[in-house]
Amino acid sequence: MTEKQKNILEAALFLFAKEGYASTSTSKIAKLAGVSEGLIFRHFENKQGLLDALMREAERRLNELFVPILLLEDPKQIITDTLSLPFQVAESDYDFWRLQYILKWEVAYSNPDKMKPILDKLSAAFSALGFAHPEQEAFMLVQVLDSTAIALIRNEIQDKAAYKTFLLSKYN
Amino acid sequence: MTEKQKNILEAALFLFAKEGYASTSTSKIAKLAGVSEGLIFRHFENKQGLLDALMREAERRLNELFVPILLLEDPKQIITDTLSLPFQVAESDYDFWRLQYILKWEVAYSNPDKMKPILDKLSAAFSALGFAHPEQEAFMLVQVLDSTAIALIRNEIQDKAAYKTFLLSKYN
Amino acid sequence: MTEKQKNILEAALFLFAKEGYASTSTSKIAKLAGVSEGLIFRHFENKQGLLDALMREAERRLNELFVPILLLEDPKQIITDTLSLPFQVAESDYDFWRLQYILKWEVAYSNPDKMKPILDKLSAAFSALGFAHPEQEAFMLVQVLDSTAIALIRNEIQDKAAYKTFLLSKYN
Amino acid sequence: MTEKQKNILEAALFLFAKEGYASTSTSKIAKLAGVSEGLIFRHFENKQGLLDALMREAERRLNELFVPILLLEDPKQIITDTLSLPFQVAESDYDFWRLQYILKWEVAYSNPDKMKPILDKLSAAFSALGFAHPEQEAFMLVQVLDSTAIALIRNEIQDKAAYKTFLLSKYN
DNA sequence: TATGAATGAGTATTCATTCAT
DNA sequence: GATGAATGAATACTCATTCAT
Repeated sequence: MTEKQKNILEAALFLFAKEGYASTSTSKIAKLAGVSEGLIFRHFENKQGLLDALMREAERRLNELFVPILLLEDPKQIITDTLSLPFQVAESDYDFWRLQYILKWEVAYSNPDKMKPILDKLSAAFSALGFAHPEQEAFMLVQVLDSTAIALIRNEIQDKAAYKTFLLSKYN
Repeated sequence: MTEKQKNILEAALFLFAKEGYASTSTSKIAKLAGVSEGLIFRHFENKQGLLDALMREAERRLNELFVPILLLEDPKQIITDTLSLPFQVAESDYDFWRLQYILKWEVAYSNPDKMKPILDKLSAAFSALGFAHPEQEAFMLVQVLDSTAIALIRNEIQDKAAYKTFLLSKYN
Repeated sequence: MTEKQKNILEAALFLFAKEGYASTSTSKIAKLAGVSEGLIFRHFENKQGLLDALMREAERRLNELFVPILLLEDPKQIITDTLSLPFQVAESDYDFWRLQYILKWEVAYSNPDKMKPILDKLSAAFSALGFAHPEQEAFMLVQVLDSTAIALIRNEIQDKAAYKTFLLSKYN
Repeated sequence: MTEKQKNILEAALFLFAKEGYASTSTSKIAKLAGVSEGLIFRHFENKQGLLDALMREAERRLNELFVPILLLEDPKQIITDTLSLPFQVAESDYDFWRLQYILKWEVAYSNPDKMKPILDKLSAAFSALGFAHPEQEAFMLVQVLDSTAIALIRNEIQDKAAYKTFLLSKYN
């Protein structure tokens, strides 16, 4: 991956995350990346190809976040670590995750079973803890997880630490 | 409001909700509505004006949903009625609400204080019930409300009734 | 001629004179005249029809200016009266004359023999005064006449009286 | 400057000069130039940008005509050379100069002080020759200059040589 | 690898005009 | 006589993509 390829991806991420995929033109990306427009197509074939590259990276990062949890055994630990996830994301990565949520609504890319492994793990955990409806508990927790991540990314939570403590205490 | 005006609004709602605002061209709207493209601009001035008309209607409907809750006095009732809201929405209105969530990500239109009144009402309710962190409880409930609505709209919940029961039982 | 017809003509004159024929839309005219756009077409058939009406009026007014000169007999008088013409035009009529010059360049309407009668009259006058090249003298005087009118209309002459005196003295 | 860029400028000049700026569509220009419409915008950014390019060239050419006169010292020479200017313009350049006069009436582009240097030079010349009203003489001569140029461009003068001789003899 | 010229289809919007009422 | 709804063609401009160099 050359320097210019990286520049293109970075510019694309920034613009897609800020204005959405459809509203970002390849010419804007080229300008911001400081390369000719043609180069984008040589390296990524398509505007869609650019997005694909970004999404492969996203899947990689998502796994990176999930794997440690999938290896845990203590049910309580599983739950608290999951809930803590959104608070671990660096602010410098917000653009990156923002893009994932944008794409949930820009159709083509909605991928519901990205969360499947963590959902199963949580179900098992709730089950082990004797909850009556472990699947629904797991589903709801993932919902909370998601909406917390969104709120963080959009800076809708002032006191992050306090809200984290609150969330964790709720699940005890 | 003529028949054709209604057709335009309907077509716009359908397409904006399905493909997003930016990705929907006025020509597609005109074709679907069965009118000339020019008519859109004569009636709504702008593509944005079309969206505005849709959003005014949305605000009206949102109020319609909220007002009964804002009039309640029993704290428990406030909470359960709020949680029940997403389940009251008719499937025929899904497009309509879907658009609201789409626009949260199409930048120009994010309007964070639409939820302010209900948030305050919930805070007061949790406070009355003796909760330690009423604001955070209210915030989280609204998050659950939102993500439940989204899951419903996207048909990610199979057994709606069961999940509703589950949610309500959680908040008792 | 109804009130509304007059309003339309007035608005059209004002806008054509200010922004040109091509750049003035019938909708702008209708708005300024305070009538529906359809009415313009009922009364004048065409955008072109509107212009035609204005041009018929212009020809009438031009004749009104020329006739007294065409009736003169004293050669010197003919010349000085001709040269004085532009200074007789009321400032409130500038829009009107401005339009004539605009249309000289907006093609379709260039009409070189509008000036024919006055040109002939001047030729005869210069001839009577013993000038060597009466036709060329006449042509040049009409040129001066025209460019003076233009300069007046465009407010490029500060001291009108002084310039008039100067011009008349030149031709003695 | 590529071949196609030149074609575009040529086509634009021809059409602007013939039908005016507002009445000439970019699609007509593209068709005449034998290029895609988009190319116009890639090279000149705007329709206005296209005109600007043409006007920069015009200013260059105007200077080229004026500079030799501004360097003269003999007052009589200054006057006769100025009067001769319109007769020096090649017929192949008529479109070019025609455009300048068209734009005097297409509002946005009227630029009164293009003539300032030559006006000053003429004033000085008339002053040196002992004329009573040198500024007014200069102004009038520029008017004659302008209207002669216009008449030439519009082919309203049959015998150009004769009219030139006539004009020069008038100013002796 | 990288550029910059070039394109064809598309975009929001405007326009002159028609027509039912 | 007058309106306002409606249209089809045009307008300036943008876009993703191709290609020769």
